[in-house]
Amino acid sequence: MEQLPRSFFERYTPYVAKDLIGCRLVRVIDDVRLAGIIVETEAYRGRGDPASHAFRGRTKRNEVMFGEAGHAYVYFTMGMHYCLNVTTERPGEAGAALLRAVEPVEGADEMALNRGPRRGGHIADGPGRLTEAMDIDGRLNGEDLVTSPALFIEGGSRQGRIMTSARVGVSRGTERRWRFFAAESRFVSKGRPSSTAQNP
DNA sequence: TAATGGATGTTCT
DNA sequence: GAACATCCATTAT
Repeated sequence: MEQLPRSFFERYTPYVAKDLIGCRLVRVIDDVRLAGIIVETEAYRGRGDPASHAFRGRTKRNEVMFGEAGHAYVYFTMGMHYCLNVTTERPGEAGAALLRAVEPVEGADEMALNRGPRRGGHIADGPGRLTEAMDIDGRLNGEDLVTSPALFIEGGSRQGRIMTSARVGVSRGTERRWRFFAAESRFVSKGRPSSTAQNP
C-alpha cells in the first residue's frame, strides 16, 4: 500500500478522520515495522470548535496544528500519557485528527511488550495506550508523516460500517459527532454505537 | 459491570 | 487553583 499523500490530509478534518478508518498506521524502529489498522479517530478543528486545543488560538503546544497538513501533533496529557494526532486543513487553518485506537497487525508481540505486563489484553485501544504500544512520544511532534521513514500512514481498502458518536472525554462541543469508529471492530476503545456515519 | 479516585504536567482563568 | 482529547487499581453492586 502507498503512503498517504499530502492532499489526503489537506481537507475538512471530519472527512479526514472518517477516511483514516481502515488505513494502516506504521511505526518503524530499527528497521522493524509496528503497524495497526486504524479503527477509531476523532476530529478537532480550530476557531469554532470549543473542544479543540486550537480554539483559543496558537500556543507553543498547539502550533503544529496551524502548520502544513500531514504532520504529527503529539502532546502530553493528564500528566501521564501522549496522544498522537495528524494535522489537517490548509496551512493557516488549524485542525487535527486524533488517532484513538488501532488493531495490531504487524509486530503485535513487540507492541504488547511495550505496553508492559499489566496490559490485560488492551494493546492499543485508547490514545494513551496506542502511543505506548508504538513507542510514540514528544520526540515525534512535528514529524512529517508524508515523508518520514519512522512514522507514516498507508492507505487501506478495508471498509466495514463506520459509526459516529460524540468525542470522548470532552465537555464542550458535544453536539458534534466527530468520533468515528469501525462498528464491527473489537479493538475500539469504548463507547456505544449511536448512529451510522453520514457526511459530517 | 459500574462508579470512584489517584497519579501528575501543562495550560488557562 | 481548576480543568484537562487518560489509564489503572480499588471498591461497590
